[in-house]
Amino acid sequence: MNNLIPREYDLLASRKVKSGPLLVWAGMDPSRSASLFTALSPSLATSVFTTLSLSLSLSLSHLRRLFSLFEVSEGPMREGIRVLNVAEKPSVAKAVAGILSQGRLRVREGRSRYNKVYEFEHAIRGQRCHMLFTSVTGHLMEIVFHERYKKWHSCDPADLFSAPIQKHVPQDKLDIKRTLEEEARTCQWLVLWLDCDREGENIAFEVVEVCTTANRNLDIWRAHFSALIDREIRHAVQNLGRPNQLFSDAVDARQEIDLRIGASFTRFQTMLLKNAFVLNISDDDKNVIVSYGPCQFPTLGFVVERYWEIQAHEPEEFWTINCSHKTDEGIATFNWTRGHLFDYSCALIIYEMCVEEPTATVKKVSHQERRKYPPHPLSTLELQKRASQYFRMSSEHTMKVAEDLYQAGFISYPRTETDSFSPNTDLQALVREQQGHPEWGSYAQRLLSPEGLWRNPSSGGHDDKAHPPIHPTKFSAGESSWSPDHHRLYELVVRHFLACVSQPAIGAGTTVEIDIAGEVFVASGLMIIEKNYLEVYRFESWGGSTIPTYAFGQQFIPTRLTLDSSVTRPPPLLSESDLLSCMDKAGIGTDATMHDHIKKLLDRFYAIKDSNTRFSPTTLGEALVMGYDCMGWDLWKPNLRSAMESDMKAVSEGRKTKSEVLASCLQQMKDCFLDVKSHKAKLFETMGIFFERSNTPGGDNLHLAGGKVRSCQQCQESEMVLRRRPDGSFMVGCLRFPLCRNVVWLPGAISEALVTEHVCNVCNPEPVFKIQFKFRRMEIPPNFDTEHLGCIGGCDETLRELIQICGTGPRNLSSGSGTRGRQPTQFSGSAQRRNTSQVVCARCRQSGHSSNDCPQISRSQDAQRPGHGNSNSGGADVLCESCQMPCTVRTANTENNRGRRFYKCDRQECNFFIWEDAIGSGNRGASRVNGNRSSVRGGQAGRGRGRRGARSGAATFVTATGEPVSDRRCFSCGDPSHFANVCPNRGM
DNA sequence: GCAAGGTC
Repeated sequence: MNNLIPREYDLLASRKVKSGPLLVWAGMDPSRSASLFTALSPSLATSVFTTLSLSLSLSLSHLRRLFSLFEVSEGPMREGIRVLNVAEKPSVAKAVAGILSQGRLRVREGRSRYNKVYEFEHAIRGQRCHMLFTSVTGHLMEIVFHERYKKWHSCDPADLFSAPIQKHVPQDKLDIKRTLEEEARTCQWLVLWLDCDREGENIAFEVVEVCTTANRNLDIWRAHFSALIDREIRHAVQNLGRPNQLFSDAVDARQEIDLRIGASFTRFQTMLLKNAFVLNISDDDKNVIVSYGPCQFPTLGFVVERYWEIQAHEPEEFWTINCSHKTDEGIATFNWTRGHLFDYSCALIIYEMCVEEPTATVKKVSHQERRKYPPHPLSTLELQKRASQYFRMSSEHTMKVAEDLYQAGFISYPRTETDSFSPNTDLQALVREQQGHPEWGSYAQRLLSPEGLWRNPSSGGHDDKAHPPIHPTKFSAGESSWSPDHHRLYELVVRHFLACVSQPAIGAGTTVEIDIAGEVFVASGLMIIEKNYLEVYRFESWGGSTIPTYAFGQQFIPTRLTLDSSVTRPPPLLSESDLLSCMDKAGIGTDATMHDHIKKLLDRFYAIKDSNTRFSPTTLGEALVMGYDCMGWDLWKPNLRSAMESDMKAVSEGRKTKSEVLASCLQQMKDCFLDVKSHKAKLFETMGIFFERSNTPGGDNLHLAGGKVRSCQQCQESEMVLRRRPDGSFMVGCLRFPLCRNVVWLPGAISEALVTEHVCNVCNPEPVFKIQFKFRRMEIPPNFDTEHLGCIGGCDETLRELIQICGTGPRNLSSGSGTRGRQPTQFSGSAQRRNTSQVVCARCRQSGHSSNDCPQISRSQDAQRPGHGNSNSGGADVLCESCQMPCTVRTANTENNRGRRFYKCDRQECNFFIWEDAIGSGNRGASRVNGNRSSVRGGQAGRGRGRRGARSGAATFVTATGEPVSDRRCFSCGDPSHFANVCPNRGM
C-alpha cells in the first residue's frame, strides 16, 4: 500500500493544482485508490498529508480538515474520483450540471468567458465523484492546408487534392483548449457529453486529443443522452459507454473532402473567371470569389433548374366543364371528375351532350366528419419554413432571432431535427407558464382545464437524439428589447407548441355527386364544428364552405354550365420554403447550416431573392451551372453530396474505412477537376454568352468589340451592341442579356467588325448604326468584297447572303458539349435557345431560330387549331391600325387573362392592341373578365365557333354574334341530321 | 481570398 504514496506524492508535487476537497487524489488510478483510501489509517494519512502539504505549500490544517471531513461524513473511507465532463455547448453543461447536482453546485470562470466550469459532487455507480463540468463551443479544431499551400498562388489548385493537411485548434478556441488542459490535469476521468450525432462524436475526439495530451492517464467515457431532462441525464451518467471512433472517422472524411474539393474548385474558378470577364456584381470585382462548395452548388442548382423549367414552359390550352347550382340556401360549385381535357373537340362534344340533357341527378350524398390535425412539434427546418411563409423572414434572419431568444432563455435550443417530444417532458408545466399571456393565456388555461382540449402531441418521426423540438422555455408577454421579429418568432414558437398539444379541428363534410348526361360532377362543403387548435394557431386556416342540401335522386337544372378554357402555367420560382424543402429532401446541409448555404448564394451573387422571397439565379449563377452542365459534370446537382453522405454512413457503420472513402472520393473528384480544367474553354465559352470580356490583366486576348448598334426593339429597355464571342465570331446582342435574349448573329467569316457613325437610312426605328466588316478572303465567295459597310437592321442583302453561305458560328465549330464521351444533361431553356439562335430559318431567312420554330409557321398552325377557325389572323400578320406595321404576338400574364394571346404594336406611340380571340368576332380590343369560352349564362364572345346562351335553365346555342342557331349540325362530322353526342363517328 | 460542420 505504501508503495502508492510516493506515486501520489510525485503526481501532486509536480502540478500546481488548486486546492479543493479531493485535491490529494488527483491523478490517482481510480481502480486502486479505493483500497488505498480504505487502508489508510488516520495516522498514516496524517503523515502522508504532512508530506504533501510541504510539497504543495498547503496548510496542514486544511488537509486535516479535508481528511476529517471524509472520515466523519463518509464512514468507511471511499475514494473520490475527479471527473472532467465536457459538453458541446455552455447551455448543455449548465443544464446537465444543474440536473445532476440538483442545484447544489459551484460555478467558476474558465479561460473562455463563455465556457464556465461547474463543480459538484455526484456518485456514479456508487463511486463518489467530484464533477467538473465545462464545455466547448462546437468543433474545437479545424483542418487547414500546410503553410506551403495556403496562398492561392502557391500551387496548382489540383495539388490541393493531395496537399498535406493538419488539424489544429484555431486562435479563437485557444482559451477553451487551455481550460480543458488545466482541468484535465487534475482529473482521472473524462466524460464526454457531446451531442449524440456524428459531428458530436468527432468533437468528442477533439476534446479527447486535447485532454489526453495534458493527461495521458485519463479514463475516457461517453455519455449518451437524447434530451436534457432528469431521467435521460441520470440514466446517461450511470450508463457511460465509450466514444465511437467510426462515427468520428466519417466526419474526418467529410471534412477533408469538403476542404479539398471546395478549395481547389474555388481557387480554379475564381482565378480563371474573375479577371477575364466584366462581372459587374460588386463595386470591386477584384474581391469577388467565385466559390464552389458541395452544398452551395446543389443549392444553386435547385434555383437554376426551376428557373429553366419556367423559361422552357410553353402554355398549353385545356378545357374544363364547370357547373354550379344556386338555391336559396347558397351555391354549390361542382367539379368535373374528368378534371380537364386538352382536346377541345372532345371537351366540346361532352359539353354539348351535357347542354343537350342538362338535368342533373343527384347520385350520391355523403356526410363525413373531417379533421384537420395540428402540426408536429417544431423542428428547425419547420421553424424556418413557417417563419418564411408567415412573416417572410429569411431563414438566416430567423436563426439569428431564434438564437437571441434561446440565449435569453425564452425558447429551447433552436437547432434541432427532432419533431417529437420525449414522453418524459412535462408539457403541462410548459403550458402552465403561458397562462398569463394576454393573447393566448386563456387558451392555455383551457388546455389545462378538464374540457378535453388537451391532446398528447403527435410525432413527426424525426429525432436527432440531442435536442427536443423547439418550444417555449420561459414566459414573456414581450420584452422591451425585442424587435418585431423577436415578438413574431416567440409568438410562433408558443402558438405552435400550444397547437401541438391541442385537439384537431373538427368539421362536418358533405360530398354531393351528380350526373349530367353521363358525366359526373362533385361538390363538397365543409362546416367547421370545433376549431380547437385553430383557435390558437392563427397562422393556419381551414376554408369552411357550405353547400345547399341535396337528396339522393333529386334532379335540378344547373344555374351555370360552362365550357371554360385555361392554360397550363409554369411553376413559380422557388420560395425560401421550397428551397429548404429541396435541400432537406436531397440531404444538402444540416438543420444548422441550410440557411447558411442559402445566404451564401446571395453573398456570392449567384442568386437573388425577390420581395416574395422567391429565388432566381443571377447571370453569374446561371452561367456557372450552364458551364458545368455543358461540360457534362453534375457538380450542381445533389448527387455528389448524396453519394458522399452514403459513404459517410458506410464509414460510420464500419462497412468502409475512412481511408478507403477518402482515396476513392478524392481520386474521382480530382479526375473531375482535371477534366474541367482541360475543358475550361467550355466554361469560358458559356461565360462569354453572359458576360463581356474584360481588358484587365489576367484576361486573354478576346475582347468586347463594343459600340451601340441600335436600341433593342424586343425589350425596349436597352441597347444592342456589337460583341465578339470567345470562339471569335461576332454578334449583336442586347445588353440586358439574359433578361432579354434579342440577338442578331453575324456571318462566321468576319475577321474584324467596327461600329461606325453611319446611320442606315432604310431601317427603322432610327438610328441603326452601320458596321464596318472585314471578311476572311478564303471564306467568302470571290464575288464578295472583303470590306463591307453593313447594316444589321434587315436591309442588308450582302450580310443575309453571307450568313447563308458561311453560317454564323466560328470556322471550326466543335462537336458541342458531348465531346468527352458523356452526353451533357439535357436541359431546356437558355442553352437550347443559344444553339438554335445560331441557325438561320429556312422559311423566313431570319437568324435566331430554325424553320421548325419559325413564328410565321406557329401563327399558321395557330390558325388551324380549334377555336381559330373563324379568325382572320391565320397565317397573316396583324397590322397596327395606326401605323400599319406588323404587330407582335404576346401572351397575357395577368390574373384574369393569363395565357391569352394578343397582338400589340411595338411602337409605343401607337398603343394599338387586340386580343387574338377577338379578331373576327367583332369584339376588337374588348377584354374579357374571365377565361370562359362558352357559357350557359352570361357568356362573352366565344372563339368563333359559337357560344352558348340560356333561357331559364334551358340551354340554347347562339353564334359568335349572338344570333340563335336553328340549323345546328354535328360538330364532329358536320352532318345536320344529328348532334355530336349521337354522332356515329364519335370515338373514331 | 477557398468548404461544411459545430456554436457564441
